[in-house]
Amino acid sequence: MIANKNCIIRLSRYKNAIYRLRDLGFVKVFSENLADATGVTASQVRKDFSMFGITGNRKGGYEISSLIDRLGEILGKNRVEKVVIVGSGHLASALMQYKGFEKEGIKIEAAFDIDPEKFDKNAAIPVLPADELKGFAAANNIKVGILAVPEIAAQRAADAMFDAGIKGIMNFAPIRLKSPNDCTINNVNLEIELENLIYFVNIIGKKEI
Amino acid sequence: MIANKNCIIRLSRYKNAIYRLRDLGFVKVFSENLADATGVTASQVRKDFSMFGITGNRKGGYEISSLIDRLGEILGKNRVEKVVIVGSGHLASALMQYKGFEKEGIKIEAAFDIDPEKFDKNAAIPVLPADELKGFAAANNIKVGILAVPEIAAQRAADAMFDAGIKGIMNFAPIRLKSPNDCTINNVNLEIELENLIYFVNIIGKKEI
DNA sequence: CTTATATTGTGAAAAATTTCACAATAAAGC
DNA sequence: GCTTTATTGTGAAATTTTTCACAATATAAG
Repeated sequence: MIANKNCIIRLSRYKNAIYRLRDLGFVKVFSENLADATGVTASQVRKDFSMFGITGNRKGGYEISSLIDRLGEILGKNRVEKVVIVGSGHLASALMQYKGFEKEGIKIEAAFDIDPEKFDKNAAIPVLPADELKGFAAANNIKVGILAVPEIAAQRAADAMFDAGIKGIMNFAPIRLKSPNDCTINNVNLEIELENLIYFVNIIGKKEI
Repeated sequence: MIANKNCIIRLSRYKNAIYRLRDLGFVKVFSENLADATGVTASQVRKDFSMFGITGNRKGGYEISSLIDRLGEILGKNRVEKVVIVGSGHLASALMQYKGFEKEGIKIEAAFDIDPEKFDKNAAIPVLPADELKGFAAANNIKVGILAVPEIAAQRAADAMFDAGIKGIMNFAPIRLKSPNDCTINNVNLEIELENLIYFVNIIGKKEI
């Protein structure tokens, strides 16, 4: 599909908003509602839907249940997606405890570390030796991993992940990873986000980032 | 300044890359180097610099030390920026332990919670009762806060932050906060980022997000 | 059944962002 | 000090993204 990243992110946001509206008992939703809930224009919502052939009902808006199905299909979330975490520091633990992923059908299957002190085969999410990653990923068909190790160890850990057949990394280390051509990297850089926020606060004025 | 969000984020990335180059002993850097390090084009680097009147040396590239100063000025990081965290769950703890912020001159001064079990006035980063936020923010001139509470509590907590004079919120709750006109919200939504990554992995092909 | 009304769906226009391309020029070499 | 070479700085072009505007049409009302 020829949709850009921002469009995909917006689809996720629409989906989240739609869940909330559904929980409030809504059955239909209009492009205007989704616009209000997510902070974009109504045309943007319709255009985004149009890009993926999502159609509503001229006059009747969009039916929530079928919209959720359709968005789930597009975003690939109609089955549980299994992921691993590499690293088991504070951030990794926080992510393991985080309930938000499950709600989206994302299951963290295991964490991997090099520090034997951290190993715990019997935890709800087991913490395993890093050298077991490849076997584990193969056995469980893992394609996506979260990289939460210190900057200094990040590239090596990423290389091990690629070697284990992982095709997508959510990278929390503040460096640009060198990666094979068929792999996708999503960089999450909290310092940069916060620095960015501070910038906009200092130059004053409302802004949504 | 009429620079957009992406431009500011890129400036932060350039700065990070420049720090690394400096640590390797570099004294000068070319737009081409920064392009390689951050994954953009060299023209983009020059254009971004040009927007902020950052000038180099035709032929000699950019001098690293003055570039760092200038970027620091622009990004407002030549003094320590004090921030607070609202919430003290797993994510908040991970952020409190995180060393990356300090490196950028960002100091987390305190966390706030409503659960008395969490209070700890004597910790390195004290955890204080939520109702002390307003006084604390006023006394310490806090303008930026990190919001890391469950979705259900997020809007109320945000309102308390606005009331305390906070003008910028880094929001980890997966909802769109209603906010006053002079406040900036930076939404960090980890589920959406991960879902997004999964999307791109499933449709195959290299992509940097 | 006809009319009025509300909302979608989308091509076209506008705006924003990125890339191109090249003149300007500083440094190095001769 | 003249020439060559490498790199910046930036207007203009190209591309991408967003918004506009309105025809199409489903529903509701009369």
